[in-house]
Amino acid sequence: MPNTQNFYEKVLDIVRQIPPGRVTTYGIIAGYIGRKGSARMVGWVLNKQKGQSNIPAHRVVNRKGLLTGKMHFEGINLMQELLENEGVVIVNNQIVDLDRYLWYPED
DNA sequence: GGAGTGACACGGA
DNA sequence: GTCCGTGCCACTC
Repeated sequence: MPNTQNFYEKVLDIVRQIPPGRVTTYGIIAGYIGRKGSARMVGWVLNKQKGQSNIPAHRVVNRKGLLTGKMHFEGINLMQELLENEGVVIVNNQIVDLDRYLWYPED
């Protein structure tokens, strides 16, 4: 019954596996776990883990490639800086050519 | 125990 | 292509 724990660890595990220069979306992660309609849970997990574990949450964005979580980081530009440092082009808090950087857990 | 909240996604206009 | 409303699950008060 502790599927929640599994879901919880699963999200962290996937986010942790995201290679540099690549990004993924909440929906992809949620769908890979089995909570396709519950993309919000992915963000919720990160919200709880942010600051507790070394999770590259900056590599997780919404379906539009918008850095929705940047407001939860220390600096308003920290998230963008990290992604740009990895080679990801960002304009107006949004990733350009998201499909080009998009990464899937199966990889 | 019930209601509100949240780092989103999808369908329709 | 973007914007609005609805649904989703788990946590907190």
